[in-house]
Amino acid sequence: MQKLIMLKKTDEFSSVFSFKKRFSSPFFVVHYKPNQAQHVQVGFVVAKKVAKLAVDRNYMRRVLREFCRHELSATLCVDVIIQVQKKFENKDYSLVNQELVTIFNKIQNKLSASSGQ
RNA sequence: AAAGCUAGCUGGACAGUCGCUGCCUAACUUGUUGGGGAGAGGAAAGUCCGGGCUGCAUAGAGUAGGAUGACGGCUAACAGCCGUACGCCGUGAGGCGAGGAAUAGGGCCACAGAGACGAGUAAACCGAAAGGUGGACGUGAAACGCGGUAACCUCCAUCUGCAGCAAGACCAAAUAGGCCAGUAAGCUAUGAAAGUAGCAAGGCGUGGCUCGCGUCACUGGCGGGUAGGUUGCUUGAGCGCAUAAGUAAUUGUGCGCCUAGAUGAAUGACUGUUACGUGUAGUAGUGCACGACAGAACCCGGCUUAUCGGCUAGCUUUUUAU
Repeated sequence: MQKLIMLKKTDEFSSVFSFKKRFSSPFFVVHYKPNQAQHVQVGFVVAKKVAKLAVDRNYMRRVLREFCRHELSATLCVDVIIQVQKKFENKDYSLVNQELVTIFNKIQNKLSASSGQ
C-alpha cells in the first residue's frame, strides 16, 4: 500500500483551485487537477467557520484521510482538494462515504474520457 | 432515612480488522521489512497572573508607567495557598469580602431642600431707600464638623528592564546578487612518457597602436543567506509510597518509578460482546435509541470558565427508633 501524499504548499493548493474543475455535494466541494506524478496527492480544507471546536475539525480530517487511504486507487494521477462545506458527525459516516464515492467516480470518468480523446 | 455543606478520586471495559507518529531491536537492497513497546486532559481551553528557559538591553541612582494592599506564614514566584482577626449572609456544616491613609492636596455627593462643601430662607434688628446683621423651622446619610467617597485622581509602603520556542543555536541545495583571484584553448621544439622551453594570450567598448581602464563571458575561492533539514524537545520546582516536623499550606529524609513529543501537525475509523445511566414500548422477560465538557504544540505553579454522571471520606440540620 502506497503512503498517502499530502499537498502542503500554498502554491500547490492555489494551482489546484485555479484549475477551476470541481464537483460538489451537500457536504463537500472537491477540486481536482491532473498531475504529472504517478500517484494521487490530496489536501483537505476544514474551515473554522464550518465547525468551531477543534475536536470536530480533527474528526472530519481524520475521516477524510481514512477515506482517501482506503478508496483512492493509486493509478489515479490527480491532485485533489476536499473542502468541507457542512459539519458532519459520527452518525453521518455512511452518508459521507457514499457522497465521496460518487464524486470520485465522476472524476475518474471525466479523466478517462478526456484521455481517450 | 431525607435534605445539605466541604474535600478528594474517576472520566466504562474487553476483543478483532484496516491504519498513523516517535522509541528499542534484527535483517538487508540504507529506507524498507519483521518483532517488541509507547502514544491527549482535568480542564489539554481562556491566555488572566507568577516563574524557569532563551535572546537583546543594562555602571549606579532617580522619575514616568504598571502591579499589589488587614496581620502572620508557605513558596522559585504570585493577584495563589494556609492560619488568625474583622464585616456581611445562612438554623447549621459553611460561604462571600480589591480590606492602608480622608489632618498632604484636588474632585464628586442623586432625590429632597433656600443652600451640598460653599452658601444663605423666615422672624427679629439696623437703615429714608438700596441693602446689611441674623440665622429659626423644615429637608436630608450629611447643613462649616476632625461628614461621606480612595472600586475618582492622589498620598504612603512593597515589587517592577523588553520580548518571546514563529525565542535561540547549527547545517545548507538551486537561482539572483556581493567580494577576491585568474584567463582557457592552441602551435613549435625536445622526449618513450611525465615534463621542460619558446611563441601566443577570450569577446566588446575606449584608443591610430600598446599598456591601462570599464564591461561581458568563463574558472576557482570566500562570506551573507532563502527553500529545506537538525537542534531547542521533554528527567522535571517530576510522580507514587512510607516516615518525621508543623494547627495547616508546606518542607526534610528513605525507597521505588520513567509517564506523548507531532510540526500543512500522529494519537484514528469500523465491527462485535458486555457494564452503568437516561428516555421510550410492554403486565413481564426484553427490545430500540442516546452517552458531559472537550484535542497536547517549550515546560512548570496558580486563577477563571465549560462539564452527563458515579464513588469515597468528614461534617451539619430535620424526622424516627433505642
